[in-house]
Amino acid sequence: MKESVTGCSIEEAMRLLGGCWRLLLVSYLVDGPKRFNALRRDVPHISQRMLTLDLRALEEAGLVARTVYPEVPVKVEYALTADGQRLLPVVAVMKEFGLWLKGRLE
Amino acid sequence: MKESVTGCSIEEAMRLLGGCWRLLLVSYLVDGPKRFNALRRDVPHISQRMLTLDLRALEEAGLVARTVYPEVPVKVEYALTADGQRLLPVVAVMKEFGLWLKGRLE
DNA sequence: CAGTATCCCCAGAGATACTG
DNA sequence: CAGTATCTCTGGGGATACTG
Repeated sequence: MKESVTGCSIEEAMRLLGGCWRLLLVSYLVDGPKRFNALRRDVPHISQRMLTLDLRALEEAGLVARTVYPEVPVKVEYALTADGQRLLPVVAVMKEFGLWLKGRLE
Repeated sequence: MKESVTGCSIEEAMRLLGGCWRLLLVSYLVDGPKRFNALRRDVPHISQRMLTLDLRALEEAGLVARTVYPEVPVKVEYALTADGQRLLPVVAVMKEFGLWLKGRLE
């Protein structure tokens, strides 16, 4: 899918959350701010490049805030914004569905 | 993302629902069975190929049932299975989020 | 009507190396 | 530590034409 033409709301949402990583990243931010490398550890199979790009996208959408602490070495924290909290139901529902999916395999 | 290694539930769910179209297709099936070309009309920008592939994937996952009526010309209906009903909360939540996303632009 | 079958292409993503 | 910068490649997906 290239770009929205219909303007359908699900389409919009899926465009932003499409790609497997973004919702996953958000799910790791629900318990509070995390640093870049902490997220890398949480999601070991994401490439550094994708982690950066996905975080930037979420930031641009106003769902995640990026805070730089000018220490040495630099410290950067990512946190859900108030708007980002709106993703919590999405994360919850998706996690529940995923659990069911997995449980069904046995 | 190629394949799941973590087995994280959100990852599983997003692998199945990833790609913008699948949840969208499901959302058009909530009101009852639909025929192939009806879905094409609902989602005008999906290619025929992708529509087929996505429906097959949902079918293989047991979320959508495909029924062929051997009339002439053939009639094929797609419907949510009992398992597929588990997607309803996902669809609902995603639609709500999408609506909020769109509303925020003004 | 409801699909296959092909061909083709490019953007999305991995790997690696470098830097403020 | 938290990123850029490149370079590369592949497979997801579009367009088109054909068929039971």
